[in-house]
Amino acid sequence: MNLSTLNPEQRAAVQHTEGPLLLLAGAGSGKTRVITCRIAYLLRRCETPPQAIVAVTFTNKAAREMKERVDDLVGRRQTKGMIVSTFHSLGMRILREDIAKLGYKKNFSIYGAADQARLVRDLLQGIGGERKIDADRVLWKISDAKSRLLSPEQFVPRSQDEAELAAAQLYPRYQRALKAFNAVDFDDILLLSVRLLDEHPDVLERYRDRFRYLMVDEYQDTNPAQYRLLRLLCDGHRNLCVVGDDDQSIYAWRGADVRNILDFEKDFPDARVIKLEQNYRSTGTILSAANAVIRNNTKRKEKALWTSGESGDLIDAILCDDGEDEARVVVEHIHALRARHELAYRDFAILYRTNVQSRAFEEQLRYENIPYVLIGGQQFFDRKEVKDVLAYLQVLVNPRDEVNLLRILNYPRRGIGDTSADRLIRISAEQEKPLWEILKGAGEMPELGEKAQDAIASFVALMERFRERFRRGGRLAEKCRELLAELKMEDEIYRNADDPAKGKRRVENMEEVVNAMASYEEREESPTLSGFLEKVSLLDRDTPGRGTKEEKLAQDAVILMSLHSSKGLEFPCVFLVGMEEEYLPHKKSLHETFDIDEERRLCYVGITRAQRILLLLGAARRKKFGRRIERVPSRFLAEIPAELLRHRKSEARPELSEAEQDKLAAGFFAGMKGLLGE
DNA sequence: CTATAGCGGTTTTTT
DNA sequence: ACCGCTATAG
Repeated sequence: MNLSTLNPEQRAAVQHTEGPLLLLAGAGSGKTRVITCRIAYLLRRCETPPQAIVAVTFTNKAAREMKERVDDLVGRRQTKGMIVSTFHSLGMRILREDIAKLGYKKNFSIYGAADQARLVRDLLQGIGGERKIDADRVLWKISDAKSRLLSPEQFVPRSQDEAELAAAQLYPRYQRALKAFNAVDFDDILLLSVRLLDEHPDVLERYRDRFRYLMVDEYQDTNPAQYRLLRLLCDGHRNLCVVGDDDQSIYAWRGADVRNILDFEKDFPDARVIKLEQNYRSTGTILSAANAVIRNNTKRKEKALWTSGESGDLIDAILCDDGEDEARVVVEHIHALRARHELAYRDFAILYRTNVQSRAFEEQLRYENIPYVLIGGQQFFDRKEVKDVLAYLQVLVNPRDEVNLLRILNYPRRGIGDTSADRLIRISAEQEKPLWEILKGAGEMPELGEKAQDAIASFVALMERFRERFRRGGRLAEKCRELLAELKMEDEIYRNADDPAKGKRRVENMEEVVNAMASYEEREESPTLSGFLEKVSLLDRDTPGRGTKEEKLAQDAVILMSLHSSKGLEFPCVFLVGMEEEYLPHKKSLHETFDIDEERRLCYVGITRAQRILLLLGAARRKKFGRRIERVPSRFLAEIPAELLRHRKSEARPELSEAEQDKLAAGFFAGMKGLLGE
């Protein structure tokens, strides 16, 4: 840690350790460096014990990277006990200790989107279902209320929207069901943490004593629940340092309230405010483009990003024929640029608005034998076969988890069909006992039919046997393997697969769960089944292949990710793909929320990820749902001054003459201003 | 209770 | 194009 390498503003931020601090940090202004230095400064110069420091980030990836960088600065030993985590991991830490005070049991389950949706769908059926209401929309309304800390009693429908009305009706039941199942959803992790600290001063006191220095990254993306959590934790010592940039606020859609950052000075009148405006990341050209785009947003704090560096290359804007062509062009450029600029694969990032866009690039990269890593897109843990395995484990940990219990009750098929399941649920409701308790006695329930009775009895026996086995300790992965073998999961998967090749993939996916568990077990000091499930639920799996040298080398890979997950990262060369209307800005923002500004910020985030080379790509047409659709270039392209761009079209389009190609390219890029007047 | 075919919705972003 | 859910028949 060498403070003399910092600019005056950065240094001031590092040295301001006591009292509230607002750090307005533009993209690429060395923000992470300041945060990590500040932590190192606290540890080294102020001799702050590591366990007194809490740094909260927005993603697991960011947390991991920050931790690593601090480790590099001060050494691993000095950071032991320091907390660098996401809000949700921090909440989990609080809940794990004391959730019993709120009437939940310690072995609670975490419900992700799919579990929540299933629950809401069931509840929707419970209330007179005149018409099919979209469970996801109801869920979204409930989630929105929870992120604003509204209790079921406080929730009042704000419109006559059917989802809104259904949400008002279902929110109380939903919350009651979760509690009965001893489960929490993502919003609860924050909401219950806040409630716990609110209602139990002794607990709050404990954390205030321990967490004496709080730091929050991406503060512009905090929602009211997160805000309240921070307020509770820092009241008293008020050592709160928040870092953010309103131009990079991209989570309003899930409840983030940019007022948190805009009103910080109101909340803390004695706050020190420091602006970081010098950019150390990108070339002048890239910065000019970014500034030109973001300038079109009206409600924002005026900022003047500048660089002392060179202006660099022009930005390539490439019109491609279609999606495959776009992927081909990107991969060709990776080959060429890698040679020309001596770049490694890891220096390239392909950024897109929606995760589905990754597929074409994956295919092309694989075809060309270029290593790549796909970030986000929780596709793996969302696969059916994976969720099935996890459901078993979840029920072993928390038998009250009814959503998962119902998922596995007749899978693999064991002769407990819908009729029996419905009866069991009814009995459970009548007797007000958990479903699992009913199952335990179902061996002797004449209303169930003999076959079902036997099936249930042996299911219960199996689960209890394995619960005991897991309790006894020993290798988790080994026991999990035994469980899957005993369930004959593999056979079941093959039986249900319409083609053996697909079945094989699914079996491999299932085995990957066991592998993930094994590697969790290896790296954790005291691994537990519930610990594993928690990691999986919070998507806090390690980046693949860390550790050995071969794995590190294997990590030299092109990176594919959504614009959202790219925030906070930087790459020498960035491909911003799908620069088309309805992708960026996204269709939904056009038709429903009208929040073009947030889409523009997203575009801004993408542009500012690039250090030296930036390419903007789009397709003239695309296959969608199997049919070809003509595409319109993104309005954001037209916001970039022409002198910063080098317009090109992808080569090799045999079905068009050169004149046609020219015409198409001209229409695509030059004529688009006319399209924007709508 | 299970197997199958047909239907409809899917595609925003993340913890 | 594809997946998962539902209705229907066995």
